[in-house]
Amino acid sequence: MEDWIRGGVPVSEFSLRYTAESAQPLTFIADFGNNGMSLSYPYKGALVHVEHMSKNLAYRAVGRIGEMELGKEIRRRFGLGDNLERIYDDISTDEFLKKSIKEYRGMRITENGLWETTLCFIISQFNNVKRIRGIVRKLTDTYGEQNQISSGGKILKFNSFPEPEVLAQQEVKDLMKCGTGFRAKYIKGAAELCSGSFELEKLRAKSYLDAKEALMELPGVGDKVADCILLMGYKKGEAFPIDTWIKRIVERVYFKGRKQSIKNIHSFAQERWEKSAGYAQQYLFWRGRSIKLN
DNA sequence: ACCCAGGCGGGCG
DNA sequence: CGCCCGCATGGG
Repeated sequence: MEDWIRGGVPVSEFSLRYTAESAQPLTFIADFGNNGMSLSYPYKGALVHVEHMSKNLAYRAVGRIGEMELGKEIRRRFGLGDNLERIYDDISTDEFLKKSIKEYRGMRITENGLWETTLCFIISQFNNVKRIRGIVRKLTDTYGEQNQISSGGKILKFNSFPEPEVLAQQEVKDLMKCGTGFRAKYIKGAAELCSGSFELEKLRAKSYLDAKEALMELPGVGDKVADCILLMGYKKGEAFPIDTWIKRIVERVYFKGRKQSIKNIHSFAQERWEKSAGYAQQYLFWRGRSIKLN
């Protein structure tokens, strides 16, 4: 019989809805509640639930987690330590971004587990959000550690995120049964490395560029996926993931529609937004998608 | 029936 | 380097 651990943090400049809906690893993992104002997700051996009520983010958890750790997890996961005022100042470089900030105010970049982030973004390539979520869920249901916790007279069941050690042992054809498609071999390869010689944790100490170079040694991790992992796993602010949308948006908004190389766009972003480039990317992306630039 | 989805790896000139 | 192609899968 276990009780929920409960807590709350005062929040300002925070929108759980925009943060959770912005296709970050959290989004792929979580179950959503009422209208994006609450969600639950597995964190290691615990089940975490959060609910956003105006100026307060209420949270609770059951399972293998302590009160201190839970508080830290919430602050880190939802980017509550980010100074949004300063970041908005950094990225208010033009009307396009100013309007995006106005529209998506409170959207924060989450900080997720390193393996979790790596796996989610390997799956994300040449894929859509709905399917990514489905695949992550199937992998979790099939290969994640099963937890059963009795609380308040009923039994709560949930699976932890699948560990690389477990995924590394599966046959590619079995991984494909979860809908992973051609990415199955990448998943197995990355899982083998990350459960062995390749230490994701050790990259935290490296610079953005050095860590990026290392991550791209993993199968299925190229320039874009590496930047996603660096931004939403390692929380390297200068990471600027360039997908087809961002490429198009940057070309239209800042280069009069002229085609630019990926390399060019990276140096443009670095020069213009520096350590806030990742935030600029998120706000460019969501406004760019919503207004469908001609 | 077709078309596409927040790319990557491999092969080519 | 830069370019081009194939790639599993399922929803619109």
